[in-house]
Amino acid sequence: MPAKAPRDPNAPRDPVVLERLSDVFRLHGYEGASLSLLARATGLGRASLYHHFPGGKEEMAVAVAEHIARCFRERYLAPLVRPGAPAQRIRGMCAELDEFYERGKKPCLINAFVMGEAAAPIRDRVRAALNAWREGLAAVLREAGVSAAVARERADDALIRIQGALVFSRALDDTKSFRSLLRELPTQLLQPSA
Amino acid sequence: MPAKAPRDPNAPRDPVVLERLSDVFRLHGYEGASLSLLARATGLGRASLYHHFPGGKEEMAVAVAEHIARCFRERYLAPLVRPGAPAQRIRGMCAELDEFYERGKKPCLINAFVMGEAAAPIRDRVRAALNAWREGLAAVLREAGVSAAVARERADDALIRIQGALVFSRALDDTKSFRSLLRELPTQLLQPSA
DNA sequence: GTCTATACTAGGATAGAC
DNA sequence: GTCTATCCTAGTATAGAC
Repeated sequence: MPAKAPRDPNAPRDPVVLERLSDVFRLHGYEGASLSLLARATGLGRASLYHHFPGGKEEMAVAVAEHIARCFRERYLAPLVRPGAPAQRIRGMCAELDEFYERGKKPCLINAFVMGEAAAPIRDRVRAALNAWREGLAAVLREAGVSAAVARERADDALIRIQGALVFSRALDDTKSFRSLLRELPTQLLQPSA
Repeated sequence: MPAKAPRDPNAPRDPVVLERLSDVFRLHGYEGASLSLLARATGLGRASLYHHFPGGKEEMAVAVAEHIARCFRERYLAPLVRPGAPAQRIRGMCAELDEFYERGKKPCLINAFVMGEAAAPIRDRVRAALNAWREGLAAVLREAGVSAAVARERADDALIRIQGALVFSRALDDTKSFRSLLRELPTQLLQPSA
């Protein structure tokens, strides 16, 4: 159950707080992210958290989802539309991803919020962010001469592999697969069509 | 915190109960799987659950992890060592997977238990099961004439894609990517080396 | 804005009757 | 083996002082 009030949808928030909250949600999922963990991670008391997010945990999760969607746009999608050769831009995206996922050690918020009972507004934002990523990646591939259909397939395949490699790496407690994926992605995405 | 006693490691359990528990853990993760959910799913009262699993939630999770590992061996790995052409055997595995994941609608326990704070004994069993799967799949590929190194790479890539496609499908609420992955896997795994 | 204190619910776990 | 009842802790949420 929410808490008090409907919230200001696009209120500006402290990015540092959102990052800290994000880390907890990424690691524990929506249900596993307790207020104790969220408070400890931010250095705020429970009551202070409610001051910033009157809607409680759900509002925090929505804010985090929006923050991450913004990051996706500004950090992974931005390199994709910068000047330069497509291969170079895709390598730029991979470099950002490597940092964002801390070389495979940090889970993905998409995965975390897809587990369990995260509410509809949260899932909607996750889906929107993922779709934007798919589109952005497919667009560079088209620009590089890949046909629209193949571009879509390859973009999806790349994102699927990223998600999978993160799970795989965490399950085996070895980030090798994630790191080698990032290394090979640019070549695989731009290979001549079969 | 556990509960009462150290437990009988290989006590035989009711497979139906384990399946029901498994569904809850798969969907909600270790932390999100509350005793209420577990009790409702099995049709048992909380106290009855503790009768069967004196170690509480953790013991349930371990038992479920072992049960799933057994399923992996008997259902996905078994088709891989049956007589017949490797391509046919891999298709057999894919058919089993399609059913087990209900065409992409049901999440993977590996992913669920890698989230949050699942205890070491749980993670160990998940890792062991995943490694057995990797080995089994790589073995068929070698048998089909793929070099050992490439077989390992491809097997890992296949499992990464399966995990990723499950996340992707759930995030987009569309199982298309999972189903098409299963369709294409046999060909991709056995393609002539580049 | 943050803290202390508090209320209330849900979660985990047991005891004991049947 | 299952149920009812109970205990305690942790989780969510709020009020009110500073």
